[in-house]
Amino acid sequence: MTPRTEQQFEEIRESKKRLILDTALELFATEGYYHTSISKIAERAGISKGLIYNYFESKEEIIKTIIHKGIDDLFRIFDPNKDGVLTKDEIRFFIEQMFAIMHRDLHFWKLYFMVFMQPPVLKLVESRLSDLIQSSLAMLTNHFKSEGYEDPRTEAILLGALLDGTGFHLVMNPEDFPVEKIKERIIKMYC
Amino acid sequence: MTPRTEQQFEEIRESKKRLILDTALELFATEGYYHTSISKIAERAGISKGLIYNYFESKEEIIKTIIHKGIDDLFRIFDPNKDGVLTKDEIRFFIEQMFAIMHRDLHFWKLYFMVFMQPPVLKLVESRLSDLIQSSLAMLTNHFKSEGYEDPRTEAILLGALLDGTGFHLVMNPEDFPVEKIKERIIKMYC
Amino acid sequence: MTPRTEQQFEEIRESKKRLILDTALELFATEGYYHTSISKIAERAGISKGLIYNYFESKEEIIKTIIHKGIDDLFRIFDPNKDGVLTKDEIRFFIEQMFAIMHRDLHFWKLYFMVFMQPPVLKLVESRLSDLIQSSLAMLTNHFKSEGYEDPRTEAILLGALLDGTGFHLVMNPEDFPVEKIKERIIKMYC
Amino acid sequence: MTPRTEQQFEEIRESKKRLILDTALELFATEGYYHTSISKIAERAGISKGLIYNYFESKEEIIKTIIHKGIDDLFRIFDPNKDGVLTKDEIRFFIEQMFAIMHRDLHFWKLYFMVFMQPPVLKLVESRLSDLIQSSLAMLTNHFKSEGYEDPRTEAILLGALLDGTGFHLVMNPEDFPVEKIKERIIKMYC
DNA sequence: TATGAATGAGACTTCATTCAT
DNA sequence: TATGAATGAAGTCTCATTCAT
Repeated sequence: MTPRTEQQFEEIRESKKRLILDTALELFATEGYYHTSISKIAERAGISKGLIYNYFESKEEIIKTIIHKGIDDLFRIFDPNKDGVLTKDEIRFFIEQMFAIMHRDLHFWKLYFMVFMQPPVLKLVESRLSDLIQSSLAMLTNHFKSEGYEDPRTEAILLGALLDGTGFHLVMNPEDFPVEKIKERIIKMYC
Repeated sequence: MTPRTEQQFEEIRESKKRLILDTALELFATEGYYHTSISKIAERAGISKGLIYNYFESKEEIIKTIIHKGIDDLFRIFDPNKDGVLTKDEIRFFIEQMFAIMHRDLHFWKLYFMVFMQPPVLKLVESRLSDLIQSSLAMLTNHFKSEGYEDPRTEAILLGALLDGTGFHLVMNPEDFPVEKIKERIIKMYC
Repeated sequence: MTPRTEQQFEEIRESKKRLILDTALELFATEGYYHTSISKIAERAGISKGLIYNYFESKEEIIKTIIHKGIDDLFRIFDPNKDGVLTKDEIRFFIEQMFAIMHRDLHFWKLYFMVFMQPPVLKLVESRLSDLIQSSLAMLTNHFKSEGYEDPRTEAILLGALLDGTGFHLVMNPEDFPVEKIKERIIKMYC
Repeated sequence: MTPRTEQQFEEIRESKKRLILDTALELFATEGYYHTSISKIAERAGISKGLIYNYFESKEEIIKTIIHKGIDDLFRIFDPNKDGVLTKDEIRFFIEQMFAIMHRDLHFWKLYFMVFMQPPVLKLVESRLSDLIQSSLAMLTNHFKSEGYEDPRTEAILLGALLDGTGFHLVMNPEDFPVEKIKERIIKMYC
């Protein structure tokens, strides 16, 4: 007879929100953003269409939330010391983490690459993505500069491209991609 | 007013088809596939909606045609001798061509990456793309084997990833991407 | 903590009901009936959506209650003697009261006119409104008859229209409407 | 085999547009704006839902078009000489026209009053309505000034209110409203 | 009494595709 | 060949109302 407590509501909200985000991520990654309707998300999550709008204002807000959360997680592992400089050990750690995360969250990474390739979706998260890219590029450049590379910026861009390229292939074809070998090969190149 | 000859008709058909494909490519690349309606293509091309269906059975067929044509072009430059083996000179040529083409046909390349990231679209061209990838991978592997690399397949995959990664960045941000420097850097790595 | 008495409960009920009705009236009048959701009423009133359904069966019942209460109030001022006849003094009083009430309860009057103009809403309160109109028309007709007017019914209708028309304008544009002047002008016409 | 001519298309478009506007007007007036769905309009007009969007961008645009057309018509009869001044004869003509038009286009007039009473709808046509009101008020004020009235503006507002009030009653209850008598009574008052 | 999560019907709108001309 | 009116399925979103707590 007494209503649920504030905390109970909070728990319900948190878990439902997670459920929706997880379901949406899976569907977006496997079927595509536009091909995934709100109805399908609801059905897969075992809830009603309307409930989704109780938690998110729009379909766009769902993908935005997913991407933003993912980017925030990335920032967290990038530069463990938060000093903006990567030591040789940290760059190895960085590369290893990158592969570990990609392997663990394949769905997210598929979505991550997806976003770049869909102009209307990209617009939604552009600024935050841009931050991520600029910041990681700057860190890599600093690293190569301190390592005495001749053209540190080009080197940083190259490594960035290499990581994105391998990520891209990994995500597209996870069964056949020789993650370990490629990882070792890259580490050997840079450490 | 003599009636048009068979050949004149054929020429009209060809040029209209080109017009539609070019317009569609531009719009797909800049606005996204799903965000580009048949109406918009027609309007931009200065023709009627109906006419498009005179030349293509569906929207899917349009993107399919664009991608297939592009892939065919690629096959043509891959292995000039058609002998399935890349010499050191040919690999340099290959890399240079790659960048030249990308730079020239940015729209197509944007679409190329797009396709991978949209499952329903990917399905349309999957087999042909797969051919392209397998074939180029095989060629690079052969090359590295003949060059005496320890693990030629991994090396081939790495180069493939590197080229896709740089392509990806180039396409996303063509103004700021240091094409020449990156190209030289890659050629130095492999030749 | 003695349990609340029956009467205290009743008081709470009454004041909550008032709160809901007042909030709803304000929103209906300023934003429109259809544009005002139950959620908005609850939020503005600082209570929960569910509670509203504890006091009213439906959104329709809310507007019905508001209008019916308003009409009952009107009946009360119409014919102070309850004798069904208006003297010249009473008609002046009637007109003055009309303007005073309108000016005081602008929101209600906006809603009053609104109701007429929204068929599905009108249906809800039609019969009670009809009573009000018939009864006031009859009273005015009686008055004009006893004043010796040639065509008392037409005169009554005209005065009714005039009052509704001024009410309408007043409600639409309360800042610029010269209430006093118009009131004097009408009283001069009829007294 | 040849496509329709430009003119044929134009005719189709004109007549379909009329059909949609007429159907919408009737439904809006009898059932209310919000209670009339696009589906209902389409069904009543015997066309598909989608076609309506071929002619109007939104439901709002439909009502906007109806009201704007109506207002433009009104402007046309207001001041036949276009000199901005109403003579005694013209004011009689004006009043007579007003009733004639109202009687003829009851649906439009119902919608006209409706608009004022639905804030979200009013916003759509506010400025044009405001023009109409200001301009007719100015004209009436001029008239009463030239007739030597003591307070011409108040008199103009009063006549305006009277006409709106009678219009309102007429529209609400066309069967029982004694149009002719009321009209004569008003004309006698002012001419 | 009081809460707000949950539902589901139904609204508006878009757009690939068809078809009469 | 060429046009654009017409269709209808499907998508996003809103909101009155219910219900477990």
